[in-house]
Amino acid sequence: MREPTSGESLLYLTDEQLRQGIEAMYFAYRGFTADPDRILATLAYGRAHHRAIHFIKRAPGTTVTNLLEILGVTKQSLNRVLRTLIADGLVESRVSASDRRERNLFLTEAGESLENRLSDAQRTRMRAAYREAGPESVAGFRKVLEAMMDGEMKRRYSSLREGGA
Amino acid sequence: MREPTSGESLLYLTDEQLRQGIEAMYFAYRGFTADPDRILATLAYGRAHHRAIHFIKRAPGTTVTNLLEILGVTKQSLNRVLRTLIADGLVESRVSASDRRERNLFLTEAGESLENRLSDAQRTRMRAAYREAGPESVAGFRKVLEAMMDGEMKRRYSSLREGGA
DNA sequence: TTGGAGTGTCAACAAAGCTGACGTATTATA
DNA sequence: TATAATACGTCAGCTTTGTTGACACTCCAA
Repeated sequence: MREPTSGESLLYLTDEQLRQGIEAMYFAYRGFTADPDRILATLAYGRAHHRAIHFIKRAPGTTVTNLLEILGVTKQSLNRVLRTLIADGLVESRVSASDRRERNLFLTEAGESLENRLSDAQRTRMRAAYREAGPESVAGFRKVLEAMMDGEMKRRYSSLREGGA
Repeated sequence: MREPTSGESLLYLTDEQLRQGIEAMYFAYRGFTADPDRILATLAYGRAHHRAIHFIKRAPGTTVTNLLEILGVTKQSLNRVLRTLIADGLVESRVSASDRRERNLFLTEAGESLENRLSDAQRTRMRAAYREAGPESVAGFRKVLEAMMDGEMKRRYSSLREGGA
């Protein structure tokens, strides 16, 4: 039915195989968020709070604008989340020393503690998945994920790893 | 710094590596949904419509209850989406012959056509990612994704492949 | 004929995204 | 120094997609 042409001969990709990849991505992402979601639900927080906490942990002292760019949401949307996190004492917003218009964001001790609970849950699942899939699968997993990102996302993803290391 | 113990010697999994996997999953999922989202936005539809269309395509004649289970949302939530799709002539709801309480859902020609546009976009990205990552990465990608699913999700995922083949 | 399953609908609400507009510091620039 | 631009916060209002709860209808089976 399909004859591999010379250019694509390395990979037979039927529509059905691609469709399975799409569905795997969908169901896996639900698993990926399930554990933190359960924790967040008990605290009246949502995924938006988790994302903010995650990236503040990742890049302590980040500015609001920077976080906005990473998350790709509007200022108003992020602000609503940030406001509750600051009010609840999980995030601290300090006026920047170099430019007093900017705010540097940090996790408080309570914020670190929640971040730990959330990322522990997520890491545990990720670790289990890696174990189950085997070491030779992990590199492939990461490669495909990186290739699936938009150019802009890939830039943000990479910049976190350079700046955050 | 780390000494592999006998039990985990196959895989060195630092928290940092796991964290990178988590972020890769987050950014990749955004890429994964970006193309259909753009198409849907021009039609005043959202991801919920896409998911319904996708799984009706996948299992034509599926009942509402079955779809509910796959998607994991409430009846009311799905019904709202289904109602607009039926009103817009993309989905057809036929009373089941065997049990007249049930409705069997099908895509109309227009529905098939939109499904094609959406899954074409998604498959194109998936295919490109597979190519870029290389054939040896694809199997690993799929293995990790499957291992990341919840038990229930994995069941649904598998049942689609048995029933849908 | 009666109970329960499958389905659909109404109402009300919440989370989290969006746009637009405006205010206020603060910094940069002409 | 006056003006423009930047960073941030907030108000108001809208959308999508999820949630509960209540209720009605059809139809199958006991």
